[in-house]
Amino acid sequence: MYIAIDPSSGVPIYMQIVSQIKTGIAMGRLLPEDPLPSVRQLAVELSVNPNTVARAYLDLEYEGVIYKRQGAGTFVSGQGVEMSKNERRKVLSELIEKALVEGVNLGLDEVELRETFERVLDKIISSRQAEAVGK
Amino acid sequence: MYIAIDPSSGVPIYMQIVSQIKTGIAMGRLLPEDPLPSVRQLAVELSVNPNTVARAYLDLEYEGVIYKRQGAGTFVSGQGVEMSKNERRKVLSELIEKALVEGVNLGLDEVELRETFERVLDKIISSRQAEAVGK
DNA sequence: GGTACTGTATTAGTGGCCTAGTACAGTGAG
DNA sequence: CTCACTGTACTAGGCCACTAATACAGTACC
Repeated sequence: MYIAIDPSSGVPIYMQIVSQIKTGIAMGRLLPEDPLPSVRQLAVELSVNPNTVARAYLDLEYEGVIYKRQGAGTFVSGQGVEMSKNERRKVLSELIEKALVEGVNLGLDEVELRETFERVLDKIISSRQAEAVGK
Repeated sequence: MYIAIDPSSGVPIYMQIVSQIKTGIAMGRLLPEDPLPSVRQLAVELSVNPNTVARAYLDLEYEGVIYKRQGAGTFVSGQGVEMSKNERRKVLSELIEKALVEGVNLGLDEVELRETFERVLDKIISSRQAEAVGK
């Protein structure tokens, strides 16, 4: 699990860590029960304070996608996220609406919106399948 | 064009204004050449400093969705956005990927992702059509 | 039990985002 | 030309997000 940080991007470091780990999980590169690098180890790799990594892990734990065990380490949780189906759909809806509103304002039409969606979805699905058979 | 601000939401006021105007345009509630409320007028309505509204309008102008004329006012621009098709698709792809990564981490499956997408897309499309015939 | 690893807590400082006050400048109608 | 409206520039301050230093606490394994 390689993580690349761009300190000059304006996006907070801990958020970059969060989103890359989330992407790794969604793509199937990180599977349930896989260990994440320790707070210190990743901190050294990224030349960052351990607390910054801990902050990222805290967010991820709060969202239920990882769990921690003192002394042992941090791991990807299998199907965490304690939310009702409706809540999940609402969260997803809002993110998709944000994307589509942006797309429409960019002048893209219905066909292009659909195409883009399918392309991204396929990328995720096929990545997950590839990782699943690889292990 | 009613705009509702929640000062305690944590989201900066100017961003709330930006996203609501973007949504209004995408939904077809605001059509090209429609005037936006003046900086001062909207500032009074929202009990906010005129500069805060101006900050929002600055962002929107930078993105090309509105244009301003000194002394005259601010208007919705018809199909602004000077970007190549590829750039637009890239912006959209990143937003959709973000949404889908979130969806997958929430434990939603491919069918649910598709359903949610279609529902949101239909909402936008039908809203635009309704507004178009209404005017 | 000690050693070396995990994550955690506390504190603090810097930077910059966000908002506001206030004064300036352009435009259009009468 | 003047008035009343537009948006703009400049300044400044408060608040908090973000990161870091450093010390503490739990776990595993020899």
